Parts: sequence; C-alpha cells; structure tokens
Amino acid sequence: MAIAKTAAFSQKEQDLAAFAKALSHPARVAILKTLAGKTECVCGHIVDVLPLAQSTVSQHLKELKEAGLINGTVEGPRSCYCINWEAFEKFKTEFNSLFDTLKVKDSNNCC
Amino acid sequence: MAIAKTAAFSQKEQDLAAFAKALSHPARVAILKTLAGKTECVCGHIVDVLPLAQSTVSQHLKELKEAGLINGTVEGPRSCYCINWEAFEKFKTEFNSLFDTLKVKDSNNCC
DNA sequence: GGCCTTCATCGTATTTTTGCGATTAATAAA
DNA sequence: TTTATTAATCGCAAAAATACGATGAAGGCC
Repeated sequence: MAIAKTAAFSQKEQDLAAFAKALSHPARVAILKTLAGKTECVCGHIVDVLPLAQSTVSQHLKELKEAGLINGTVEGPRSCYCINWEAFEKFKTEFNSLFDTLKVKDSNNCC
Repeated sequence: MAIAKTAAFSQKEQDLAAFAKALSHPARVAILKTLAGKTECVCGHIVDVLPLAQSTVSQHLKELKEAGLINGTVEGPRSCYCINWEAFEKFKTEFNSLFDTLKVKDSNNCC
C-alpha cells in the first residue's frame, strides 16, 4: 500500500479488523487453544507444541498481547501467558452484535 | 516468511484463521456493513462509500468472495454482491463454539 | 562468581497485502 | 455503430507480515 488508509475508517471497524487480524494466523489460533486448554499458564510449552521456531512463537505471542487478547507476566526466568477473557468477551460480543443487527435486515437474497 | 507453515496446522485452525483474515481489514468490514444495510445488492455504490479507489475496492470484494463470505453475480454492465449468510453463520458458529468450549475450562486467572 | 535455562529482541530474507493508475471487457445508450 | 458506463484485471510500488538464526538479558543453580 502506498499509504495505510486504516485511519479513514470508523473506530468500530478498525477495532473489529484488529481483532480479526490477531486471529488471522493459524499459529495464533493454535496458541489461544493451547493457552485455554491448560490449567497452568504455559509458556515455553507453546514452543514445543507449535511447528515454529522459538523466536517466531515469541513474535506471535507479542502480537496477541498487543491486540489485548492475552496477558503476560514474567515469572523468574520464564514468561507466563494466559487469555484475557474480558477483552475476548468484549470482542466476541462486539462481533456478534454487529452481525446480528446486520442479519435482522435479511433482505438481500438476490445473488 | 521463508516458507508458509500454514499446512502444519489443523484444518479447523486454518479455516478459522482464513475467516478472520477476511475480516482483518477495516475496508472489508465496511464493505460487509454496507452490503448488509442495503435492500438491493449494491456494487459501485460501495466505491462511493469507501475512501478507496475502484480497483482497490474490487480487490477487497474479490477477497471476500474467495473467502466465501459474499456472493457476486454480473447484472448487465454492473456487478451485484451480497452477503452469503449461510457461510457466515457457519463461521460464526464455528468461532463461537470454539471459544465457548475453551471458556468452560476457565482455570487460568494467573496473570 | 560462573553457568545454564528461558525467553525477548535484533537483523535479515522472503512472501503477502495493500493501494493505485491504466487498461480491458462487457453492456447499455445514443 | 459509436460512445459512455461499470467493473474486473494487469502491472507496479510500497508496506506489512512471516519466519528464522543469532544475540542479549534476566533469573535460577552449582
């Protein structure tokens, strides 16, 4: 892109897009699955599970964290990540309400 | 990326990621909103609404179509697009069920 | 102190995405 | 038939995403 036109869209559209972007890579979906399936906060465990290098996983974790979907704290020599359920619920609600309201006007079956 | 590692993940993860990718740009979210808000199948109307060039909008429409989220038919000199609600519901359900099942094990509040 | 483990960050390469202008194809209108 | 309208596609440029190895930092362990 010559210039990112992201700013030309509404905040809601940007928020939803940013959330979707966080989920737009199978590795990040897999990370969320792994985090949710564990009782303890895994960290290096994720690297073992995923078919990616440690630095790559770390990068994906960073993106998820920046998107607000996970929290991370340092625990001694290792890091602890877990899902930020509040943020996640917020996005889920936003996502559903958006398209539920859209669906109400179920007018166009033209194509 | 050196090599796309997409194939190394499960089909479900890939599907969800592909769906999220389709929504990962504010322009595409805006397009879906516009399509859903109209009783008739708009097309060139979208170009007027979005702050993007015609060719760029056409490209976003193509991506949404390839993701299966919208249908498109040619109507004379113009094209007609509308939301594929079946596909959309399918993805929405998949998305919700995934994270509902994850949420059940609401164990980790450690960070 | 020195050493090992764990993870973040840096630098770099490659691919993909985004964006636009120009062109093309198809149809409607004159 | 000529012209105008509509939208897809091509070609290109710039930016972002993806991936990895190497390096660094921070804390535990001897």
